[in-house]
Amino acid sequence: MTLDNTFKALADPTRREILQMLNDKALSAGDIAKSFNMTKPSVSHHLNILKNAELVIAERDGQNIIYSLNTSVIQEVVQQIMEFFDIGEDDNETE
Amino acid sequence: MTLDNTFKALADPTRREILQMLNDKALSAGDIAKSFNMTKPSVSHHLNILKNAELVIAERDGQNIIYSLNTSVIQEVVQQIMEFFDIGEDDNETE
DNA sequence: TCGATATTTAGATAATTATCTAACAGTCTA
DNA sequence: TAGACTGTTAGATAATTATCTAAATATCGA
Repeated sequence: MTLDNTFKALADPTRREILQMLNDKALSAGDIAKSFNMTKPSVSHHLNILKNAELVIAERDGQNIIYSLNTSVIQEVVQQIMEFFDIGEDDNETE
Repeated sequence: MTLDNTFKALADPTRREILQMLNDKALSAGDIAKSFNMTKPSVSHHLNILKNAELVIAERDGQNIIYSLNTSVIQEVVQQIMEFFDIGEDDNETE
């Protein structure tokens, strides 16, 4: 996990919307694709970028591939972003 | 300030490096440009993107233009990033 | 195994972004 | 005001990224 991949992944509005959807609940690639005005391969491309950035996890369930947030890595990402800006180095923001 | 501009600004490694330099101390455009293996206009372009994203503030001082971190907006940005991931609001994701 | 469904991969094209050179604009000092 | 210095703007090109269509892969159920 690198901040470079993370920020590049987060730089696209479609990908951020996907993350928001997954924040609610895990979804199949097809269900995700339905929400967007773009072809399945295009959405698949975005999912792949999110997966490479380790922001999501993909697991096959029969014919479907279920995407979900990689919450532990996301915690780490937020942590690193705070460190990047020299904020909250001691990890105790949720008091 | 929008997360879209913020993430797009943070997506470039040169711009992140500029922010890191400014985290240490405010610097003129020329001093920033010296650190990079690229022309001044290119660095100027990056500075402009950071300025539009409100991550930095530019102030003229004589012949120089001094860039510094916009710390209040950066606090806000980190806050919004945490909200984006649903962390630090009422937060109960770590089970 | 065949056909249907779900998803990805490959390859092409379009859109966006980074970078360059050349020229312009603001500020200082003599 | 001229000349030097600092920085930006304009316009062109190169590199990257998003998107599309067509084809391939994987799984399921009859």
